[in-house]
Amino acid sequence: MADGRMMAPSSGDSLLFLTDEQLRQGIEAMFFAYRGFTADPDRILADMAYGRAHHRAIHFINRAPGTTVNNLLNILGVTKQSLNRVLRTLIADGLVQSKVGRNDKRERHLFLTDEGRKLEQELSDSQRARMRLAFRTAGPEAVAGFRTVLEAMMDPEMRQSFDRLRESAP
Amino acid sequence: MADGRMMAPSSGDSLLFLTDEQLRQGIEAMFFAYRGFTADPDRILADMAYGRAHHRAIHFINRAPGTTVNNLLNILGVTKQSLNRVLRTLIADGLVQSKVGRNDKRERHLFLTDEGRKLEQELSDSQRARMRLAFRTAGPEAVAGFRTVLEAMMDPEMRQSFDRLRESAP
DNA sequence: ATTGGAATGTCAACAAGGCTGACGTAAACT
DNA sequence: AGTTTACGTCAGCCTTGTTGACATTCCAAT
Repeated sequence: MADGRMMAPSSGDSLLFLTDEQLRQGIEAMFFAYRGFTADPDRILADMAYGRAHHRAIHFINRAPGTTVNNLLNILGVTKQSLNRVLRTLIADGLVQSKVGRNDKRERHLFLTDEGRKLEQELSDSQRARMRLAFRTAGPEAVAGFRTVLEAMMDPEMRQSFDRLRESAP
Repeated sequence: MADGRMMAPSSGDSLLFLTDEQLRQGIEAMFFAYRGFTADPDRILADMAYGRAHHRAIHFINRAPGTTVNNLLNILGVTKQSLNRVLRTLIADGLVQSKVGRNDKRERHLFLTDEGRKLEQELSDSQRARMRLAFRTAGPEAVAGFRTVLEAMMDPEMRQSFDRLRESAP
């Protein structure tokens, strides 16, 4: 992914995209777009007693069923106390199931229940709808660029998590 | 901006970038990248008694000096009580100056003090550094695509704010 | 000139969701 | 047997969002 990338063509007007002003616009675009990105699931969750943290947990449990608590912790980048509070309510409400590990009984493997999958669908449908519209509007080349820049913006450990998830479900 | 956009070339393998899996990867990329995006300023602010909300206020006051509280409210998308708490500490700490409007004395116009500008510099330097590296790594075409997709992902009102800011400082 | 509404500020109370620190239990490793 | 690992939990704190109520100041329209 990081190999075949071309450098800027370095002619006269080149590197214009690295102007402070251009960078600032990138920063602001990121800020405003992220608001849109989370707006639809937020609206759905506002009605229930859930928030963005529940959404994230549900998303990644769905994405990697059977993941352990520790693994989820690393992906989400929060403390176990923070995650535990969220998981406790999700398990109590029957959206997530926690199974003791077979090989290592200290581990808990997390799965969505049918009801949990239902909510996940609802949330990701709305988020994908916006993403789909944005992607369609922008076109395939823009989408490729979007992905390239976002990957370059991640911290290395996050990029590892990202890549690992991508490998697990191609 | 939204006029001359081409549709996907609609040949055989086309629209592959609109797969649910592709969209999900876009969603996750957005999640991980945003963490990186905020990581550096967060580290700086953690030492002081400030948080992300202070950063946002400082950023947009610097970007549009003399802006009114109401205007800032719309850009940030929070309640006046929430913003006011942040502004109060910034004003008390001498980073922001609030001037009563000349024409309309109900309005307060917000400016950064020298000290405020200093912090703004520090914060945006670190954030721009990451953005610059990402942009340089990805190349100009990717950056253009990045911007295009982000704009398409914003809510219409946010895009208005975004465009208005862009016009004010080209 | 008085009144209505807009812009702003402030107080209070509350919730989500981060954090740290401390402690406990069970399982696994050495 | 002792240590480490994985997980859960309790308690307390912070930031940052929310709503509701109320005061002030000023513009504008009747």
